[in-house]
Amino acid sequence: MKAFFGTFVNKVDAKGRVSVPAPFRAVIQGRGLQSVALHPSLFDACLEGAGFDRFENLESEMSDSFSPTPRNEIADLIMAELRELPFDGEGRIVLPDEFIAKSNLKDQATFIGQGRKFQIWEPTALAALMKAKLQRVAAAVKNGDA
Amino acid sequence: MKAFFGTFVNKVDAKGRVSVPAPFRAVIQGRGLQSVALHPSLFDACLEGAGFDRFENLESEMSDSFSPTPRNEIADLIMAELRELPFDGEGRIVLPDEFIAKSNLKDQATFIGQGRKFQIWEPTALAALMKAKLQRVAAAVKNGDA
DNA sequence: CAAAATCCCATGAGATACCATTAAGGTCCA
DNA sequence: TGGACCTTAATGGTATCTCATGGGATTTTG
Repeated sequence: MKAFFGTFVNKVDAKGRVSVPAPFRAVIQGRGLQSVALHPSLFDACLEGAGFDRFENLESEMSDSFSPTPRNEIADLIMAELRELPFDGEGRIVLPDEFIAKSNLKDQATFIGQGRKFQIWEPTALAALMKAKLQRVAAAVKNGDA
Repeated sequence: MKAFFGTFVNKVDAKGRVSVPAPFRAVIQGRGLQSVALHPSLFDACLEGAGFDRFENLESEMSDSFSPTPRNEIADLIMAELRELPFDGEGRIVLPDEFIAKSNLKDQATFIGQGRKFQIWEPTALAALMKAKLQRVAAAVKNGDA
């Protein structure tokens, strides 16, 4: 199955619209889907997306019984914030205001492929994260840990 | 089958009317239904709803859930308080006074999707719950439990 | 008949669809 | 090899429609 990979920076306009990078769109539309399933990351200041099919098994993970027994709280949290965002005629999606706020997006958004999913970051925030990640790797190599 | 997901805040007017979020309505009407089946949660200060079909074989729905009390007693309690609330021409339902009281609703209601069902909360109460849930998940991840 | 429940219509804001323009890359051909 | 041309992607703006909401009219019911 085709995967999400590569990094792309696109504009976020005043209406909250962003073009989904064409290669990512191809992955999703290649599965016959016309929308992106998106939710704020539980742990980072970014958004996570994929085709909706990626989230369909979430339903079975849900604390869906009639009892108060907690099941999968991660599934609960994701399901609560999950949104299905359809492509417009030009391959854009409209980001909900809360999503823009949670990920600190301004007028640009960086899409970064991660295999089965992708993330959307405020460009400078992602740059800082990548830099730190690279330094950790470099240090590990220097110490012979890798 | 389409699921309930996402979070939406709508107004409760003086007559006790609330608009059911359009995506939730679509799920229910997509099954050919024209009403919401709703009941107060047995365990939380909120209401739980779905299409009426979810409650038609209540006992079998609970078959895979552990609960401290016999299944049929839970079913009895839910059935006793279950109401079928039809959509008006604009997609609203009228919340019974007891339901509003039990869930502490004021002039706003938060709908939160949970897969096969959804819940209706007083906004600040739900916010507190979600915050606690996120903290538990974050702690679990930090400890490597997940 | 009075109170409450239901239906109906109006409206503004927000969401969606539609069209127009620019930018970038690639191809074909002389 | 240097363009002329074509295609796709991204972007900007405008028109249109849907949703959520409020208020009133009308019907039902006790």
